[in-house]
Amino acid sequence: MLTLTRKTVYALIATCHLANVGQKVVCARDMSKLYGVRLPLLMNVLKTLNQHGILRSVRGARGGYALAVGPKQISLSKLIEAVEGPPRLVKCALPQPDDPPCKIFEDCPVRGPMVKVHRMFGSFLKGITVADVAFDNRYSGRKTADARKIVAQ
Amino acid sequence: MLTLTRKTVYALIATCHLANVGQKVVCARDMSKLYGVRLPLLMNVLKTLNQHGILRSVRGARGGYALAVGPKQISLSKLIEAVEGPPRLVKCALPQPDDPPCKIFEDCPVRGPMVKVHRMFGSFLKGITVADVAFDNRYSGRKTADARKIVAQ
DNA sequence: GGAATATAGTATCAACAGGGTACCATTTCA
DNA sequence: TGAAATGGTACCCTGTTGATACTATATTCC
Repeated sequence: MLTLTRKTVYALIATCHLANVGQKVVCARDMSKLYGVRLPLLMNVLKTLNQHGILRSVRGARGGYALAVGPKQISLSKLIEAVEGPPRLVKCALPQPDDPPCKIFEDCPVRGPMVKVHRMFGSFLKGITVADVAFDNRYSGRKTADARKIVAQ
Repeated sequence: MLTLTRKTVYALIATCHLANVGQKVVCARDMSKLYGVRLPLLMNVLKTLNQHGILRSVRGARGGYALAVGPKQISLSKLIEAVEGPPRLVKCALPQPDDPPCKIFEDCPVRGPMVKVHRMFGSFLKGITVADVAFDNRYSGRKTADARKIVAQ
């Protein structure tokens, strides 16, 4: 559908929250309650982000997650790659071992130009960072404001 | 998966072919043979493009399809919209009557900025035309947008 | 040390979009 | 009238995504 999956949206919500709280460690349960997203699914996403080095985890009681790198270093492209696999506007632009071969690969009349479009799309996604989404000052949501208060106190 | 469907690729192949043959009417069977794509699926795509006014059809023997408008007037966005439905980077950017309501719509901390990203993505898709892909020379030098401007605009 | 908390890893199931096929009606040319 | 070609629709199969469940492991606090 050419749409970001819900997992990617959850990944954005989590990383943006963690960007707002600085280096504080936040557990999955708190973020789940704060934003009304289901805990098990959020946990799956957080695990994945940890595996990809986007978050760092602290195990045990009082544990949780924090950003592993600065929010400006986390592009939308990286987030998508961690959760959904690398973005590919056309599959033939980045063939992967387990997807069935394209039958018209060599003779495809649009592959060349579409690979260029794919690269432009990739640059587009690389140019958007968690910092851009998290610190958009035009956003008027209450939850983020609450989160900032929590940090401030 | 954030990937164009095969139907959209077929739509691109067909429209690019028709762009190259001018106003000549070409039947589905010929394009199917020429590019090695399955006839029934290609026919479904051509029917859809005709319904959306992108192609014009000529029925009966010796019939077929031709572009309804110039290739510069057919953007990638229009093609996708015809075949897959309107591109929506996030569903909440363009809610449709038959998709289930987002439970965190009002409180979503990333909806605002992501809708802006969605709009920029839309502009990106509107900026690429069948002429660009068919004649592969017009867009390759374009600069990629700096995404920070998207959220900051 | 033990209970409580929280992540790590994996496996499984259900829902949905996309891929693909089939059928019949309609139109036009020869 | 027959062949060629599109018009429209309905259907099923498969792969991706969404969602849940379970056990193991690590850490804090009493």
